[in-house]
Amino acid sequence: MSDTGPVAHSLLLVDDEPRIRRVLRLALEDEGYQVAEAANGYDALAALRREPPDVVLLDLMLPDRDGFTVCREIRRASDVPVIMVTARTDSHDVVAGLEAGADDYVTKPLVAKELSARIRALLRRVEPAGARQADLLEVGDLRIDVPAAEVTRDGEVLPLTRTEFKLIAELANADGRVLSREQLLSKVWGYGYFGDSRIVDVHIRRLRLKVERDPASPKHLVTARGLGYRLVS
Amino acid sequence: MSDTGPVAHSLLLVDDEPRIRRVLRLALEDEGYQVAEAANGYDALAALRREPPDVVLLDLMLPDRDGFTVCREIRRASDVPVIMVTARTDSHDVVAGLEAGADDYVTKPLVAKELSARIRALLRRVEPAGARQADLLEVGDLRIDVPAAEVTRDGEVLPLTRTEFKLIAELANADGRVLSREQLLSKVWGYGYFGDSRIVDVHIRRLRLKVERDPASPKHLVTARGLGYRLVS
DNA sequence: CACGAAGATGACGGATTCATGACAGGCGTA
DNA sequence: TACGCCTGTCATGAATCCGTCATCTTCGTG
Repeated sequence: MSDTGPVAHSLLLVDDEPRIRRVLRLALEDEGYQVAEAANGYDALAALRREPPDVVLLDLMLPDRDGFTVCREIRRASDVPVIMVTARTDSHDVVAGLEAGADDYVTKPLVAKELSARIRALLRRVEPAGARQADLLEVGDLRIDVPAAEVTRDGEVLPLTRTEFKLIAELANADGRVLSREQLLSKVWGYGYFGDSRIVDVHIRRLRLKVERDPASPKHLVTARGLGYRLVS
Repeated sequence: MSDTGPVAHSLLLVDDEPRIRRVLRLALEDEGYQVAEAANGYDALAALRREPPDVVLLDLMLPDRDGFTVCREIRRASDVPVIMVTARTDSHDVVAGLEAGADDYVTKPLVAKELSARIRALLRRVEPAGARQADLLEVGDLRIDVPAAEVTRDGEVLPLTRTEFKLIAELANADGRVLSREQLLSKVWGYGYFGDSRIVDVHIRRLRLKVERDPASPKHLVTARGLGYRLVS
């Protein structure tokens, strides 16, 4: 996804009024953002899954679902920063929006400079966490080179597929913590994957065959029964 | 949030007007926060060093320095979340405040519920990063690594099951206090559990077999007859 | 000391949970 | 188009985990 990611941050703009989308898009592109659009909650969730943005700008009044619901649905599988953008100034709505999982709540009519500043403030806070993804992870005798999408053991390159690589990279990035199947699904397979969570098992198996010296008794890719998997040095 | 959770979140309230401080303090304490106060920028920085809060609420108009400057000075030494709280509604000030390093900017007159919601939203975003390391409990010769779901004794991993792990983690988290069977049932097995509370006994037994050097005379998992169990160092 | 209550212990069967191998569709490439 | 590789799904079997019960032991009290 963000392999050779562009320098510009990407936004997903969710609003049903084309006119407002157009105004906002122009203003935000002026501020140097790369803007994608969605006209309703359904499209928003689809777009989120297809191409995760750095920030979501979410209008409260959408044709299909209301923004609170959409926000909660986003939160069910993703930590992406969300800013509610709406005409409803009632304090009660602000609280409801933030409780639904939004990071910020701004009211129309809005000043582009202010919105941009709030986006920057949010990114500043989130970025270190997202950027914690190191370029080179070392786990035991494994070296995981994220930019090169390559795993080596004893200088020998292991022929991992793309999914396998993402999986082991996420586990390595978790730094020994247990990741549940659901967490792995959302991180590796992306937001909104509704298939059987047993895929994780299967790919763990395939990884073990390539990564473990004795796949029958894994030393690195350890299963935490009832919880998930973790990567051990 | 768990009731037995750590301590309440602490706020540092920076405002020169005692009347406003008083109103805010009461409202925020009502929301369950622990509130410290500072009347000017100098005191604020001192308080920050002395006892770092979880969030700083910073008024823009201060007697010694203006809030923008104070905010920048805070940022030079700390990543603590800052919310600007001020009467100045001008969009230009909002941008300046956020550019100075603030995470959010709310204007007076303010609604306590909304401020509280914004604080929660900010904490939600910041917390995971800061709390990442505090999840290691040590009890005697036992090390309980919560994120890794692992208990070690003398560097040796004890093969606990999920339920056993949750159980000992809860007991360790209670810090030596006795937990009743009912408390343990609700914490480990979840609230709507209606089975026999004797499961606790059985799992304590299984834990002792794995954790105690002499399971017949437990040194760590001690029973408090008629009350429950507790974990002793 | 005797008694009752509370806890400890050992065993068992059902229910989860995971590992494994096989298979078919999809996608890109030769 | 044919081929190979990757991927998601499924069925099966094994491991083991968990809740319950019956019985034994220990503790506190009168």
